[in-house]
Amino acid sequence: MIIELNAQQTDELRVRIFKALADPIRIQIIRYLRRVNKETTCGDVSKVIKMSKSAGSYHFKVLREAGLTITRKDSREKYVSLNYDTFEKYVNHFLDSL
Amino acid sequence: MIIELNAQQTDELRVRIFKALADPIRIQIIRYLRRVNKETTCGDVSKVIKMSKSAGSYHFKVLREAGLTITRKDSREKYVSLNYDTFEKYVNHFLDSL
DNA sequence: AATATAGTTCAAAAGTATTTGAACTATTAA
DNA sequence: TTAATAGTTCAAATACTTTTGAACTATATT
Repeated sequence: MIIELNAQQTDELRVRIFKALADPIRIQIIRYLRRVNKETTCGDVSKVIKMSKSAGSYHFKVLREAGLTITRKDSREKYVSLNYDTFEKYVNHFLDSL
Repeated sequence: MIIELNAQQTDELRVRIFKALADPIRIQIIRYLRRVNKETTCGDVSKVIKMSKSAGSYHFKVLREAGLTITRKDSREKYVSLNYDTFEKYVNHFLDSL
């Protein structure tokens, strides 16, 4: 089921996406996820990008809630990957879609 | 003279750009500048998008300092326009350029 | 010269985002 | 059943962003 957003909801989503991108740690996370180009656990990312467990959890939540990542839980671990559709629609085509 | 940015400076610029985009008023300003598609005074924009003089000044500064707009002063007025190069390089091609 | 207009700057206030460590849940391994 | 591991949640502390109004600079008009 696809939810159609009205103009204001779309702007709110744009703000949420750009806020998520506006942080150096989250840019590093995105860079890492893009380079490995496969599902990765939160723990794996935290090994490469130094941050506390709870800070990591917070940053992954910000990315997920902006729709920039997709998360799949498998037993104890959570696998994270980039949601390229969101980047394509809201980042790559930001100006065009305004 | 073109200043080459190192990797960290580039990430700092990315953060500055996304912070500038992560605000509903600045998204409205960008939308307006894109629609009129010509130089516009700060005052003209403030007539369309309701905000105080000083808030306007602040938002235009954030956009300018992120390199998203170009500003030209002509006597009392300041003409603002979008800097499409920055959008192209850092927003449209964000993921590719990481 | 006096007044109006366009925009900036400042400091205080209000609002948001981020980090921290400790306590927590859920699952796996010994 | 006890330990360890992966990740979340919470509240407090810290840091940052945005708004406000008043005072300011610079230019234009009367």
